[in-house]
Amino acid sequence: MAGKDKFAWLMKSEPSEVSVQYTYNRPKHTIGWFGVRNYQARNFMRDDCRIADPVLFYHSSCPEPGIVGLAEVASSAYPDPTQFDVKSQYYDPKSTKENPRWVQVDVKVNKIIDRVSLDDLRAIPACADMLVLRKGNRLSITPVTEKQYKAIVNFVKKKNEN
DNA sequence: GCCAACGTTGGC
DNA sequence: GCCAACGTTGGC
Repeated sequence: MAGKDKFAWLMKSEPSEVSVQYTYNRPKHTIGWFGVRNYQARNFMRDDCRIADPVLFYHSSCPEPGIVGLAEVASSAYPDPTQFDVKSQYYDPKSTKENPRWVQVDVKVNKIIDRVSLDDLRAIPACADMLVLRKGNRLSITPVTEKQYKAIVNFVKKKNEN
């Protein structure tokens, strides 16, 4: 998939678990994107994420869902350590160190932004067909086109001028 | 907490 | 390898 339209990524996180502020406060503003347990999302990280790809940091399953940070991919894919941790909710007994099933990439937050809500996104013509706006979409990592990414950055810029 | 949408599982 | 049942996601 992905192909030529892949320019950036939208990556979802539940703020109660990993918020954009929490990530920004970490060393190098960076966190390993652990806990992805969906094959399609995993494959994006494993096969298509490149260091320095732009990332839209998205808060999901919370009172105020939306894009809350501009970030970037800061590593290539490597095994997600939580799959081996029996105490973790992400533990996967079927995964082995020799043949890990799940991977993660590092994500570095560059800038915390005023939240871009789903209504905001829907109001940006270039973003109308973003995957995150599609009903029933549950993919935690989705590709974002250059057009969509730039429209969002523009929207954020304009908002800050006002 | 509802519920639509979708992914995964497992019996056959 | 089909497909029903089940579990999860996530906005509202």
